[in-house]
Amino acid sequence: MEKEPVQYQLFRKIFSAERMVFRIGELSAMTGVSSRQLRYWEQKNYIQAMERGDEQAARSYRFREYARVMGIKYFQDQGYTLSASVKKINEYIDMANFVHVFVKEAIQTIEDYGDHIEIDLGWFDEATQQRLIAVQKDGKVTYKIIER
DNA sequence: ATTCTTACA
DNA sequence: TGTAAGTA
Repeated sequence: MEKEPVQYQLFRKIFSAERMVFRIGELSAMTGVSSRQLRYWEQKNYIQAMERGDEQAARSYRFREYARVMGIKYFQDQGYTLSASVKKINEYIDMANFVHVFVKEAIQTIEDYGDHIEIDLGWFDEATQQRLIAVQKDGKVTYKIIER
């Protein structure tokens, strides 16, 4: 990451999920959930469309809503009721958000050495003399401590 | 062409 | 929930 800051920013600019916005017809086709259901779920506050200036304006949905709708539909297909499905997906989303914050906070730097990748996970000791490094090689992750 | 709200099945 | 109607 540190070695290629420009390319990393470019990557985020191109693949930002926030740039993916769909209208109700698209979201319906993507998820298999009817537009009627989508509007009903919104009325129930189970999902949220982007803010609409005009109440008559067409709804727009962000990527996160696509993920949420897919999740609700998954549990509904599993036999859960709509409200139960929403509770289920909320648990998953809460956990996903927690993991996201955790990983973002835990990872300091990532260095690619070609044959393996080293991830700096920060100070290992209270005296801040040892650094914990995660090493990923051939799909396996091991750890090592570096003195400094 | 697509979406919106309302209303009825 | 699906669908029809009349709009925007």
